Amino acid sequence: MRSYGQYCSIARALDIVGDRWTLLVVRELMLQGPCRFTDLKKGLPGVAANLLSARLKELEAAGLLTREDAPPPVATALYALTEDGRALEPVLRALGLWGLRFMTEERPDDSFRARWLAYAPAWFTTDADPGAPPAVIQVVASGEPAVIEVRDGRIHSRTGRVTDPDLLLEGPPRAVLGLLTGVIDLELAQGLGLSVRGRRELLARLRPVPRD
Amino acid sequence: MRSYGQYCSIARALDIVGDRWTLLVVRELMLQGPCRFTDLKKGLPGVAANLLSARLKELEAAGLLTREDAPPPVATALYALTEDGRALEPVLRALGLWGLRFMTEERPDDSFRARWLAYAPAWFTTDADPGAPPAVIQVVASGEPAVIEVRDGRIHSRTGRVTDPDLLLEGPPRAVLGLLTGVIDLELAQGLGLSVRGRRELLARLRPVPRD
DNA sequence: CCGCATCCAACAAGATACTG
DNA sequence: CAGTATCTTGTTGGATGCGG
Repeated sequence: MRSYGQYCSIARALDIVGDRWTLLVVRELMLQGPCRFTDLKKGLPGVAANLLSARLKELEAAGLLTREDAPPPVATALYALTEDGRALEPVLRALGLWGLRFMTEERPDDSFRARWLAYAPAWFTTDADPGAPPAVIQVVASGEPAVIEVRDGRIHSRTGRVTDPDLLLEGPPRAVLGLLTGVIDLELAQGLGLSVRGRRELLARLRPVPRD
Repeated sequence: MRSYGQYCSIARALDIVGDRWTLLVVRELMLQGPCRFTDLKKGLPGVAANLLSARLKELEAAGLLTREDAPPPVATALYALTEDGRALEPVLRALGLWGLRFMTEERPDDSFRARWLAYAPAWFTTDADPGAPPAVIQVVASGEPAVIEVRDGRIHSRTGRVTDPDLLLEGPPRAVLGLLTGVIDLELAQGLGLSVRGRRELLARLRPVPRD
């Protein structure tokens, strides 16, 4: 990208991560951890291979990620964020929190990955009842499964399944995400196609962070 | 900008503010308050008039700013952020804090405005001695003046001059900014061309916020 | 398959000139 | 002053190819 040529830390940050796709590449590496070219491509539907390749080179040159040949079991290059790259987490958090306000708008053609939903409760909610015992919520949105754990007064999340969750939420991403982030209530979520099984009072423990 | 087409709040945020120049337009409106087309253009050296015009239209359509015909004394259109637009402040803060790490690199051709320096201590430092009496620092970087006030345990800033400051810092932007944000020490800043007059012990009150 | 490199049509950005 | 019109250039997305 062409530099803005301004002595301003916002402009200099954008000189590096302001290009199209760049912050989404960082998002994928932040959410997935070190991964291969193909994993990144799967997590970035719509990106052209040459462009992803270019972005990875730029990010490596800027010192935000490293490219390393993984040991035999993988036998291919792995991309991983450096400390400077991981330091972008507050940027992604701030952007993601601000962007929540647009998640109620329906856009049927949007692609979806469970990872994109899983980070939301972890980043944008806190445990309203830290003293209560741990609990596990299984989420399935658009067929993709994720697990939300409420434990030690914190919210953790990951993709995948768990046996015997305390609560099971299944439905379209809009309903699941809206409910988990407190944007819509249970009744409305069910109206959007959400099915609920288990201890629904657990939902009250997910307290949205203040939006400022 | 073409949408990323992903149901992810980060991607949706970038659908709206991910275009080139867009976040810098928001920065100017955030730092300057409501202003005219020309004021924006002056605060965005390098932007083409047609592009600025396009961005303003897009931001208005997205509900991030309003365009209003100002009353007689100004007699021209004023652009102002809406609440959704102002809600981007945490994004700009996070980006600006992350970008500080690149501000030590010298790029002689970068343009500079006092406003771009003034927000840094206000956003990225706190008053290490909240009980101490108020103090005023006059800063002049690259000929552009700004005022930093340390008061009520907080750091405020604005462009302009004040009579009889407690401390006067004058020098190239890199020296002034580095010193104010705690990236470099006084000795190094003086090596970079900073001149200091007054109560230099005031500098100890500017405590950098943790970088995570 | 993985990790790109190459090619091309469509689009966005930058510079400059111009108008109400 | 506050933009618009036009032109040129650069970037992107998408398809395809290709060695390891």
